[in-house]
Amino acid sequence: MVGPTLNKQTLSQQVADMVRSRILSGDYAGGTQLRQEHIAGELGVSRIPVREALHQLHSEGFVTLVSHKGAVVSELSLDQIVELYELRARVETWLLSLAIPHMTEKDLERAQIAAEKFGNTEAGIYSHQLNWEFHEALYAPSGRKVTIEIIFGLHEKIERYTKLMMAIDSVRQKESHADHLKLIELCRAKDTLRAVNLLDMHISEGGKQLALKLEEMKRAQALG
Amino acid sequence: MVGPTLNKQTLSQQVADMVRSRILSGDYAGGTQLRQEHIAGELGVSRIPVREALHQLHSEGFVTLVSHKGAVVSELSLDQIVELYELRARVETWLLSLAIPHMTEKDLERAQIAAEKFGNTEAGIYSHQLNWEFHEALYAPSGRKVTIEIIFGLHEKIERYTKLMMAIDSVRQKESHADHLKLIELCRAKDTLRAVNLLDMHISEGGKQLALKLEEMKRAQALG
DNA sequence: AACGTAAATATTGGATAACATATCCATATG
DNA sequence: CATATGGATATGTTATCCAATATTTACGTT
Repeated sequence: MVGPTLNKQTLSQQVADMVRSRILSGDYAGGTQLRQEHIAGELGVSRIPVREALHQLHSEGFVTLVSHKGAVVSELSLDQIVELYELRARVETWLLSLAIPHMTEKDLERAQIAAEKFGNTEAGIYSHQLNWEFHEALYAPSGRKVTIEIIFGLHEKIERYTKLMMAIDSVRQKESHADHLKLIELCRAKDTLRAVNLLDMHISEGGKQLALKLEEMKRAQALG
Repeated sequence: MVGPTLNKQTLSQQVADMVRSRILSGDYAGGTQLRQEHIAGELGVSRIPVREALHQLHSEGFVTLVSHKGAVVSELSLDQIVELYELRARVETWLLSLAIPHMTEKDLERAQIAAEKFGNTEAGIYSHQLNWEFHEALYAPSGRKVTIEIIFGLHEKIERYTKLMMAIDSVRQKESHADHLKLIELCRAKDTLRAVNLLDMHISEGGKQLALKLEEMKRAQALG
């Protein structure tokens, strides 16, 4: 037995969660071959739930499957990352503009709490969980649950790369926090125009910085 | 990550394709229980590729899995369908506005061919394939491959319901075709503003009509 | 006859063993 | 040097078995 079994999830689900979290944390880097038997042995399960988990992760976009070759951790190209950020900016600004008219003080408090927790984490330790909690709190009043779920998927896909950037550039984290606080104020003032503009900048700037950092790393790697 | 995988198809994938197409065609209606052994027997395969296929379809959102109860064909609520149409309108109009400046005559011809094939199908036989080919041709010059792939996913989720509507209301199909032809002309004229407006109407109207029809059917069913 | 409960049955989740098949890689052959 | 050939490795699939859980059936009580 591999630890506390405090859930009713199926093994497949648990294996999928484990592997996904390792991918998101960067523990399994892009390009890593995932061997069924290895994972199965490590977790003390048979190949079957592992296979089902890998299929799951495949359709979530985290691994690519090639028949008789197996699963490899997906890697997003710079272009794809930039594209995802652009899409995020488009859809999330829309969600925010829909949400602001319906925002209550309770919604804003929820966002405030998430923002504070996010800001209080140590430099260099970026919590995607808290960042998402903040953004989700802002969008939830729009009532667009399906759309928010899709956006969550985009956040997850980008997560590893953001984490990478934050580890290098701890200033971004503080800027991000400042943006969050400003956003809450603008939402409270029902200043949709400025709020949307700030959010657009917030996301776009994140994407731009990430692209720069990744290009830098790629060049450094090519030279080294 | 998102793109089509051109593997040699494994059995699991073939089973997934088969079940998915039956769901999309409405052959397996929402709420239908999918029995592993039944499908396996029907296709002459063992349960394992069927199970993997069902997991695959689960993460694509076409079935819901409950442990020890199995797979049930998912059903979208009216609200969810409306939301997906709104999201489509938002993102697709954006894609179109990005695409128009880069459109070549070749792109327009591709759209034209798809539109003609779409218009030439018999009334009542709505081809989602051709409809998608047309829309994809319009968006492709934007170069936003990931986004287009995501939009394709939305089209697929809605597909069964659209099909239902078209079977009832064959007029919609002709209106749709007329919109397509007009869209091509506006794109050729690089009239981004009018093209985007028309596309917005085109998608929104589709969503509105679908919502009406589905509500009608629900009421009829409640009375019957 | 209606109802609640317990046993029987069916179905899924998972493990294991076995075999088929595809890929990779090193080595021998021309 | 190019190639093909064979073994090692890993995946894809089947068959069979068992455990856990749902569903249904049967039964006894009221």
